[in-house]
Amino acid sequence: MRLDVHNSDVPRLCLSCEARHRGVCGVLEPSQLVRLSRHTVRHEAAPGAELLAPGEPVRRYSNILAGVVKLTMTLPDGRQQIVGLQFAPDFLGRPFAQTSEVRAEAAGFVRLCSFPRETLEELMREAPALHQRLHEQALRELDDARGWMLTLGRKSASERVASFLLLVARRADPEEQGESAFDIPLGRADIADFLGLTEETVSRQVTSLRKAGIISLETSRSLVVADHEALRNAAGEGSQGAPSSRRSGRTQSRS
Amino acid sequence: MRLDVHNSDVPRLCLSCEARHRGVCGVLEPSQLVRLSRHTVRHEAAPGAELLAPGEPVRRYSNILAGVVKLTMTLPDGRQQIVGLQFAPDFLGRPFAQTSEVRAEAAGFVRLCSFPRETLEELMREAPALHQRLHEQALRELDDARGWMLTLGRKSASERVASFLLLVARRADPEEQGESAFDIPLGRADIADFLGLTEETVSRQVTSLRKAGIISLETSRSLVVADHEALRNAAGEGSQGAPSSRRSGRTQSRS
DNA sequence: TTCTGCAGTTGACTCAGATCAACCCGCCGA
DNA sequence: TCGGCGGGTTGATCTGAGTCAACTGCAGAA
Repeated sequence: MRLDVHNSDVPRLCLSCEARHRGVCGVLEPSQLVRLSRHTVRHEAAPGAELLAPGEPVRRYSNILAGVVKLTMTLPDGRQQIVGLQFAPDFLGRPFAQTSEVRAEAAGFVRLCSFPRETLEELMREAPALHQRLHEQALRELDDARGWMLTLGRKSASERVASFLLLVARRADPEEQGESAFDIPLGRADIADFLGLTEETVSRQVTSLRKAGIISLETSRSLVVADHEALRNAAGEGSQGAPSSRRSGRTQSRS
Repeated sequence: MRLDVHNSDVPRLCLSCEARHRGVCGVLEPSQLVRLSRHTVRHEAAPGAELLAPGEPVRRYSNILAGVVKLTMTLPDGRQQIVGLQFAPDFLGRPFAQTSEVRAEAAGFVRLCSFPRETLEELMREAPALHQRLHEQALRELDDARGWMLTLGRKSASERVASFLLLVARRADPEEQGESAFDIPLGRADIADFLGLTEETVSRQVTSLRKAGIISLETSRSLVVADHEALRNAAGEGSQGAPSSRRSGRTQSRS
């Protein structure tokens, strides 16, 4: 997989990492930026590298510059669930906590810009805009997590897979108009860990979406959405009542 | 269900709502408290009352003084999932968003203290301590939501039910030592909506935990944990490897 | 070029949990 | 006192997705 830094021609917002949007640097005053930059380290991580260990003290926060990071939780007996995905300009870390409850792992190659815990907390105290930006990201992640709770608790296997593909497509093309090929940032096993399914089931559902003409695949990692409307319906988010059979979650009318 | 305000003999922190701990009032200066109180309204909600509608503009924020609030999400075809539960001194609302993605509904009788959006946002700008408290609650809710993603994605029905009962027991008795009866704040149907199961399955699993001697029930709403250790194991959080059969989430070793 | 290994796919079979249906029981109102 | 109702339990049956296993195809090493 190739590393690609998005919009590298954008004005540099952070002296050492060029982070923008949701990254922490974009909202700082020039003088604060300089201070932050002094403690900043850029580095890369290979696929599978552990960026944050569960239970370990959190020493550094990071901006993700390129690549995708998986957040996972694991049961004592080894069953694993991906509880979040973080993309390009996201902030990585857990403010106000001594340790992280989740494990963060690079999916594919990842480029990071990281700085010591103390520096960021100091800046957070001084710069309300930074504090607010991090608060907003936390709330956005909370909304996402709750959306996935709905998916995990109530959707069928094919709806889950469609929902995931929709996530990938929307991230690359929020308008949902384009027909270009999107790169799927996870392998089948990781998709399964994200959706609470098995690798085999994911594979079967992808195949059936392909046979239904809703998507097509150039390679197993590259997705082309042929029919956005149909994909949205397949994800259980369509406007018309879905044909799902499962009862789950009372459909009955309410007082 | 009886309304009980916890610790009503605690020093009043908010002139009109006595909120404490995680509530918004506890961290304000006296002068700010007075200002907030001027716009504050106390009210009660009956079981099933809608406190926050999905898609509707958010006009008021609230402190929960007593009772339990369900946060739910619903698919277009009616399948429903509870994506969060909020208890006594929690804050209810979604800062920085025009509309809420979730529906908030009273489970049982709820007592609230609420104030206009503008007032709170104004105070948040002035009082970093308040801002930080809300940020911390958001992060705590995020951790909770991710924990439930693991439960929904990877645990079996009996583990889910045990996990839920553990949640109830821990909330009333964080030490996990007592043997008193805990009030289960939800009916079977709501528990099912929380755990991504059906009412019947919840009922069966409760019965089987009872037959195994791990819990006992005085009424269907009152729980006595007979063996905390066993309950933790049944929830899949035990120290020894659980006897679960389901493969899901690669148990295989990793590089 | 062949060998090896990994990622993904496909098939046959099984089983946990959904579905459908009957039933129990405490409560409230007539 | 009765009847209806809502919440909860139990039983019989069905099915979607997990399990186990074989197989494909590609990519890198020998």
